[in-house]
Amino acid sequence: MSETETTGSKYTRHSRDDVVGAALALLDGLGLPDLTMRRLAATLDVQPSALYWHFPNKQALLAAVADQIVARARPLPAGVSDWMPTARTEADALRDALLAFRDSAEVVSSTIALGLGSGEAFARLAGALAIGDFEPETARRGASALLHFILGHVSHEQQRMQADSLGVVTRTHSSNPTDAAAGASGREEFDFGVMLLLAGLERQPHSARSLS
Amino acid sequence: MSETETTGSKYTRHSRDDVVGAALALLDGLGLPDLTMRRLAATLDVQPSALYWHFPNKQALLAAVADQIVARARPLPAGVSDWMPTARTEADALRDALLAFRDSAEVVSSTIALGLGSGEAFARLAGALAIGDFEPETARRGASALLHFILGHVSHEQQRMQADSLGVVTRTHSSNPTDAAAGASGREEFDFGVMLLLAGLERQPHSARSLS
DNA sequence: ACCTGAACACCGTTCAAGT
DNA sequence: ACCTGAACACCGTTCAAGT
Repeated sequence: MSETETTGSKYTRHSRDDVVGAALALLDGLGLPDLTMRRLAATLDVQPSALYWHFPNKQALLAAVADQIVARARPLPAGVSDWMPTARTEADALRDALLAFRDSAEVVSSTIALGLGSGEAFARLAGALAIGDFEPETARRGASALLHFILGHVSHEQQRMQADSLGVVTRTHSSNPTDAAAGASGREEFDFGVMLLLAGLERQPHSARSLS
Repeated sequence: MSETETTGSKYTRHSRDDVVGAALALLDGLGLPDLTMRRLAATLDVQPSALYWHFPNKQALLAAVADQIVARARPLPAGVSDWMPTARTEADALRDALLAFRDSAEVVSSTIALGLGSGEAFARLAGALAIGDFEPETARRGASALLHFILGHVSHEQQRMQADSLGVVTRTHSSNPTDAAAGASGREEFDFGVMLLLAGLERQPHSARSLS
């Protein structure tokens, strides 16, 4: 959206942030498979090779895009005290941030898997769990489990959204009529998974129980 | 491994299963990024276009590969009665099946996300939960949460294995010394996540409690 | 500091035609 | 039933050179 243009030069020049912004727009508009370096270059009126001044390769670009997406997650409302509602809120904020951009869960997921960035998502969940006084290892593993569930669930949700918009009729697992009837509003299923993990965590030893 | 060869024809001919087998070997040997239609065709001594007689496109091929991987998961030992150890066993069997092939979690994950197959993984987990008398909807969501965690975790594990084998030094989330020191044998972390979900499920209403 | 121009080494997929 | 041959429309990345 905001194009950097320095005075008196021959071409329109772009900053690293311009490139990330354009990539984000392209991702949301066309989806991950159509986010190619060549197409991105075209929307910036630049040769493909120009992108390699800003990023060493496509993965690094995608990592920056993933960071942007996660960074836009709404911050915690001030004055929290209990770990469980805090963790629930962080999980919701993360899901909403992901749902704001098409195919974002896949981008964030692969970026995290490759260890290239977006540690912020993990840090926010771990921070919430730190409020309950779990063993550090327990908090780490809990945050990791939450993150895997969140990314997996939203990824699934986003793929279904895309499939639906294309009018594809893919019969999912279980010919059971229940799951067809259920509707499963996404949100409810998400909350259920988060709740299972938090309920499981609650049974882990805390050094101090919040009962005041 | 087993090549179909019919008598008296000009070329070596292949069955659909031959193609899937070769794809599986290529995946395990070179990894998902190098599993290309052209390379696969080359290992079968065939033109790339020949593959499109067996499969409509690459995604369909990958779905068949994913089904193979999941189908090789060890079956349940006979005579189970409690849902919780059963679910734990299924989760372990699934993880082991995935760890048997490089990059398999990503293949299965994307196949499931696209709704193209491998409903068997979901079905096995759902079947285990069905032993406890949960609401059908609860069992469905529980199995879904388990599957998301399993695929996310193993996917992460496999990416780290590959990164390690390449000698990449990617500092993961949290500069905390604890997670560097922990070692986190994968297996333990996996069991912990599964345990959290099962402990959460245990607190859900069952119609009958197994206490005999 | 940021980009061009040209090239390299690939991709997935289609389709008429062969055996 | 299974494959060839040839083409189409793309990819990500490198690198010397320009401004």
